[in-house]
Amino acid sequence: MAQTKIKPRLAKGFRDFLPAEMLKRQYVIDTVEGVFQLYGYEPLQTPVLEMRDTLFGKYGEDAEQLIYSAQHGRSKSDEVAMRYDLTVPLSRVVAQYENDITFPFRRYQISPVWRGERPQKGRYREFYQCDADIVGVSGMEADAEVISVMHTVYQRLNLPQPIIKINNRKLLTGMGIFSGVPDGQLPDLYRSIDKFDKIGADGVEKELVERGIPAEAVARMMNLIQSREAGVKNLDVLDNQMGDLEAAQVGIAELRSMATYLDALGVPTSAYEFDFTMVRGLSYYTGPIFETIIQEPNLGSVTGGGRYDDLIGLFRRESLPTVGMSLGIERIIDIMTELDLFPSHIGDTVVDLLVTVFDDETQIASARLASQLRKMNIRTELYMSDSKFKLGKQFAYADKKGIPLVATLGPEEVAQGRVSLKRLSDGEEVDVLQADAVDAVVNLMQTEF
RNA sequence: GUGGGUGUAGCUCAAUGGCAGAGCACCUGAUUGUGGUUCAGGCGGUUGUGGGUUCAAAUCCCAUCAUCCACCCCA
Repeated sequence: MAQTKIKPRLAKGFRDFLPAEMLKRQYVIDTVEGVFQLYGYEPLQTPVLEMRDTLFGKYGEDAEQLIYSAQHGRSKSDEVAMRYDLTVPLSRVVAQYENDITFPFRRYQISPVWRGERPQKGRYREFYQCDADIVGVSGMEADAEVISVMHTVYQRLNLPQPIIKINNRKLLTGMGIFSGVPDGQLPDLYRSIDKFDKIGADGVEKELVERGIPAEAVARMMNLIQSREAGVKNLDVLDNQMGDLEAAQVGIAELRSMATYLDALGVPTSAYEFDFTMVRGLSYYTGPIFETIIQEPNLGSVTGGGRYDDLIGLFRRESLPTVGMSLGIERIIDIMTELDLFPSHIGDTVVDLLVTVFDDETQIASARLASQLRKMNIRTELYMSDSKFKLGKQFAYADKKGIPLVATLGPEEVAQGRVSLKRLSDGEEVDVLQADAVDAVVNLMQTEF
């Protein structure tokens, strides 16, 4: 029957991952997960869909517009939406299961989230976040630990020159008060400051004045946020200027404390900087905030995070102090792909060895050999085809898929109980007894480079 | 939501109003017990879609869709 074909395509901003790409993704995810567990964080899984009320009213107006709603044709009672991040679901979980959770609660979650933004480079509508958070600790040792986790991940992935930028919402508020910016205009203030990297000092200054903030307030402000001393010295600058302001004082003290712990945890001062122009958009942050940028190539921040001591309070009587971060694995993968940072053992296939089939008569012998190799944990594919078996085709198949080793057993080998093993990378070929095949395979794999 | 670029073979792209092409990929053979190199041949098209101008449109005009980039915001 002639039928119109459906054009195969995906919704905007959604992607498929073919096997070669999945192997790279899994390498990154496994590395991240390993580091999370190394620090004692434990896995949590939550549903894709959350109750609408759980998500709304947490992220700020702009962000809320991007939340995907979900619906089912017949059920009208449950208004649900797709999760926008992993932080709000965590807060819900903590409030819902507080009796089953031991605090401090360290959990990680690696899952996709959905945001209806317009896609562009390094930005998708469905993307994975890798979150690690500590619930129930208000001290800066927790914030420092989270940053240390980030730092360890970057090290293990070999990311080039990541810079962890650290600021504090309390400091930003303090700076606003100090400069005499009216309360109602603080959000405008933050938004403009956040653009510092893109539009520069002059641009920020101009934008602030345009938003109706007094020029004198802007001038005092600009002076403060541009301070770029190294490490704790940058905090001294603020201390000297607005040390008598309480909000600022608390913010400065927190960052000083954090620096002390960072040192103890082995995070070098070269790995981070206090950057007072870094703001972050999400509205739930209450204290220290951080984000990581890679200079080259720059795809936006690869990690965001901070302290959100009030968020859990939206789901239960009392809140719990919480700090955490989110690794943007998509951007990390994009960067690693661009710079070719994947180790060579991450190939395009999981298969170690292909067992070829010479003809119909030897097919069973090939299957037996494959089974024997698998018992010894050699990832073995048995060649299959609906057309005639041809060795040339089978070698080409192995080559195309990137399978490193090929086993051949034709009538001669079968008769003698032998097998021929070939390493495609350099053409090295050995002929061994089938009983010795496993040792020979291991040998070929080990000496391969 | 705003501004701009691009849509031609599976992929990357040529063809500036006059016969729709190349490279790569794929298939076949040279090579019926061995891939990656080479050589020969072959398959592959409603030029995103709809309309308009013209003797004639991939090419010019209008609309529409898709996609990419930038802004906003963000991982």
